[in-house]
Amino acid sequence: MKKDAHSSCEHCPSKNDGIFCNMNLAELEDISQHKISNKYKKGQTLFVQGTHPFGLYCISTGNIKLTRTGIDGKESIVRIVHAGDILGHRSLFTDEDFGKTATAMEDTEVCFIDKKYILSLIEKNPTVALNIINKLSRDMGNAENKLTSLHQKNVRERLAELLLSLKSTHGTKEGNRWRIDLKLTREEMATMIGTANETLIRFMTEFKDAGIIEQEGKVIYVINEEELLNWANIHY
Amino acid sequence: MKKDAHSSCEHCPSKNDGIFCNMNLAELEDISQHKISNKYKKGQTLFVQGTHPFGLYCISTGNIKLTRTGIDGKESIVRIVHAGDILGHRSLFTDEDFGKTATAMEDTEVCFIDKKYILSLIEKNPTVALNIINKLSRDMGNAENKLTSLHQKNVRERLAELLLSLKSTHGTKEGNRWRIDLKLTREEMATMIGTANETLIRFMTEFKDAGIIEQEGKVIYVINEEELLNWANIHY
DNA sequence: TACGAAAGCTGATTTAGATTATATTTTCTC
DNA sequence: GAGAAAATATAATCTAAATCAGCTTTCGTA
Repeated sequence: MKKDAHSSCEHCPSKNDGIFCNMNLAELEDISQHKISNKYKKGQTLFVQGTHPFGLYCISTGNIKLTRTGIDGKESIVRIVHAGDILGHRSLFTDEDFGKTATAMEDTEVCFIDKKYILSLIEKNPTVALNIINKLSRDMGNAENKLTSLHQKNVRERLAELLLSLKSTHGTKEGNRWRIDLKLTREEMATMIGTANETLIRFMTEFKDAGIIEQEGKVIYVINEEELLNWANIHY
Repeated sequence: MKKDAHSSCEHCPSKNDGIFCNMNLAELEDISQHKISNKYKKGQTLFVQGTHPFGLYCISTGNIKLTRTGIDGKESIVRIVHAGDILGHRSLFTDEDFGKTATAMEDTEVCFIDKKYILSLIEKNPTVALNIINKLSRDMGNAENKLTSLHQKNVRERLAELLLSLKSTHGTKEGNRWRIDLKLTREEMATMIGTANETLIRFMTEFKDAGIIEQEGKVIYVINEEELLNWANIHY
């Protein structure tokens, strides 16, 4: 983890995506003064489930996976976050320990903002508070969607949903197909929809055979989005 | 639904539980001026999934269930809320439609606060914003706990968890047992942990036979909390 | 208080998906 | 670039829980 305290929020690649998106230059400069920019290598952890938070993480570049470990040690990927996302806000405001572990999926750049400063910022600047509320609300909506899926859908439907969701959050349009380049293992994908990796592989193969997706190494391409939408919705 | 605009927040039974818990008398009086108090009979809906919100609901008394309907019309209870809880905040701040339907489980009293006013209140009063962030954060934590349970636990474990969670949110200590008086049907309980009602009944019977719970009509008593914790596979 | 409907219960059967086993391919490391 | 380790793939078996079916009890209301 390399530190670099001097880069300015003004030039942050995620400046327009996150909770500070509607700040002016002076305000951004003030935040710059109170943050530390860190670089993490692939596989490094930002924080570990069960430890105590002392500030807010703000992602500049790169993907980070949030995992939760069950009692038996089983790890599930809860969410994959990227530029503009914030981390640790939940634990920060409830004063609870981290509920998840954050691990860099590739080389990433993440800023850290001290708890005291972020709280004072909210007092001064209600827009930041509203942005955080907004972000939490959207996260909450996503979490409840996932819950409903797990309650009411089977594995094939959930896989279709997962592919569609990864497509829209981390996909790039490439000709007439969508490229999802997250270097996820099958094991990891399986934990995202709560199934066994053998089962996931089976349905991935099914989708490949049906010409709905393609893959080259770990890169997944969505070919037939329409068909995927059908699969995600169809019930017996 | 009966309207009663004149009751004051100062005397609200949930005054100390909700997002307005640390307001002074003058501030409470100001809120009172901007809210409408409604009474709902058992079974009445406060709002319906898919419609658009135009304010915040704040519960004074009574239990309200939040349900989500899947594509096939299957209804799942997502959460049961009560005095001090707020409703509609998520949709309010993201400007999305309601993601859930809210139905009174008994006669309830709920205040409604206009969107414009609540936003102005946040601008003036950062504490309210922090309280909302806090509440959303805790809800988010609960949602992610449920997700992990669905991923990693079987029905028996999830039922034990449900009973423990209902105990702590809606239970009252009665001698050496806990009384859960929510008048939930087996069908409804089943949707809360994502299982079929026959399966839920089977495990309820198992718990009753093991002397872990008792029931009188729809009222459930938790007799052996320790044993339930074991079954749930949680060890705090 | 009666009667129809909804909810609760139990057993038998079926099935989606977990588990186990084994083989192959890819990726890492020295 | 060889060998080990990890990831992928496929088939066979097993099992937790869904579904189906039939019955009893409770509840709502007329």
